[in-house]
Amino acid sequence: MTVRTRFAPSPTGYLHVGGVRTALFSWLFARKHGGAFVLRIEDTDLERSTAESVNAILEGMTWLGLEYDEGPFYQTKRFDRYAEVIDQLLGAGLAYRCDCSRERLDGLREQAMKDKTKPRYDGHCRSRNVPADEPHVVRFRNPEGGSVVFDDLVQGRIAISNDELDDLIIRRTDGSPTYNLTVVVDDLDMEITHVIRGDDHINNTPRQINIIAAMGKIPPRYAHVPMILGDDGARLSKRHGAVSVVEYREKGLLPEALLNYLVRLGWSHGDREIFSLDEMIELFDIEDVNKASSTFNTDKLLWLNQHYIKEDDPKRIAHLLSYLMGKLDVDPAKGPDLVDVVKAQQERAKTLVEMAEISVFFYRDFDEYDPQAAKKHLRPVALESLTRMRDRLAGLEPWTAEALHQAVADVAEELGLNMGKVAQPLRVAVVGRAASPGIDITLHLVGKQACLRRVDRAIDYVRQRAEQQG
RNA sequence: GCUCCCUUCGUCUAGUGGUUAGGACGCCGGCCUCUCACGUCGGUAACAGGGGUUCGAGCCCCCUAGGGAGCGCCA
Repeated sequence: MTVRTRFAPSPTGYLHVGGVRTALFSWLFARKHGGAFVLRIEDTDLERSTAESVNAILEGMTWLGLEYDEGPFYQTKRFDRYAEVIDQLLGAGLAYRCDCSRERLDGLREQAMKDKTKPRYDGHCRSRNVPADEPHVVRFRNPEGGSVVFDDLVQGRIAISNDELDDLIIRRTDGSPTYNLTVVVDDLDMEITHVIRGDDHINNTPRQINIIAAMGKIPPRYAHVPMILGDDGARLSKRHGAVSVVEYREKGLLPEALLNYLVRLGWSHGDREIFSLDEMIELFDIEDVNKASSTFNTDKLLWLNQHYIKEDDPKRIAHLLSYLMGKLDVDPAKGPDLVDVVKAQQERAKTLVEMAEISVFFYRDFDEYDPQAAKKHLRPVALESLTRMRDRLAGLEPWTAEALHQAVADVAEELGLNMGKVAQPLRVAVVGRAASPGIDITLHLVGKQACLRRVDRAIDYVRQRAEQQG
């Protein structure tokens, strides 16, 4: 039997990291076993499903490279099929019509809570034969007595007594099918062999298994993976604050970093931290996933992102970076080759956005000095070295990193200073801040004209400051 | 309230009866160094609590506490 897994999000919000990890696990499991990965959009909640959410999901999956072999299938396009199954169940007496009012149901719930028991439907309409031409819902006739047992690939054996389950609604008054019915029908029809989903579905599973049994079918294997908690400890789920994957892209995260981070949440392979997609496919196993939920930690994600930025091909980084530079009103075509800039900054940024921000000065004169940097380095004592550097740079030919390094070293020696005493004022003059790549590379990439212009500006600044101080 | 699930450094985790409880992120310190960063070396820090079982428990059992989920004409 070939493995078939699926990811079945409901388009009622954006795609968050919890969903992505579930998708990743499903995808990895399918890939590992040479099976198929199916994408299914569970949009039966007409009120809350939106086209934007569908787009966000598809976009997120594409960005991450989690390619699906089949789909996306939309449940709203399968209503006929669900109706067919419900009618069959109805015909076989495995489901029944119910016209209990919401008020009655609410009363039942209230009373149950008051009695300190679990709220359950009382089966009022089980044998009432509610006529089909009057408003009604359809309920599944859950087996009485006994219990449902299943061996979860992550959680182990789980057993729930049928007495805990009630007759759930499978068709609403408006005729639309409900979640527990559609999931079951789809997983069966799409021949899903392994259902990998969040552990918030554990409690639904026995109901679904009962429906499957009523349909005379064999249930798939289940793997309920724990949820992810947010940085603040609050849980990440569709119903609570969670960060969209699209936001991570906009923050300059690399998909491989996010995926690597996510796969290590609840899963590990010895002491290993770095996994390429191929390595994940080779080493991942759903049975190695932990049962406990884990907390999302942005610092570690950022560390991984920096790792991948460092390791990646500068050309690819440059390609991604150019878009971000554009958002900062910089045209990377006018100035140093962006690939060279990337090579210079590759070890200095945790995100692509950060890299863009610290690279703007290569293309455009900065507005103001960083106050701290100016205060510390653009002082009267620096005047001598700045003017000497200015003269030196003006006559420098060719404008290479090697020659620039030599020029700085020469000035330092002439003045009997160490490199830092010369390089730092110069750096602040050219960069506007006290941090940048090596001074030689920095000067080289900024270019002769801009360097001279900025050094002149710094000399003026220091003179003015000296005058003000009297 | 009821049912189900979970519990090793702050965080992610290794660990499957005998370990100085290991690694990673973060944090702190050293080195490298023109700054920042990278790299590198070292340090900080954990078995939720209580009972058992056993010659011996992080590992097995029970209880308590804490956390999560479900209990919808949501998915």
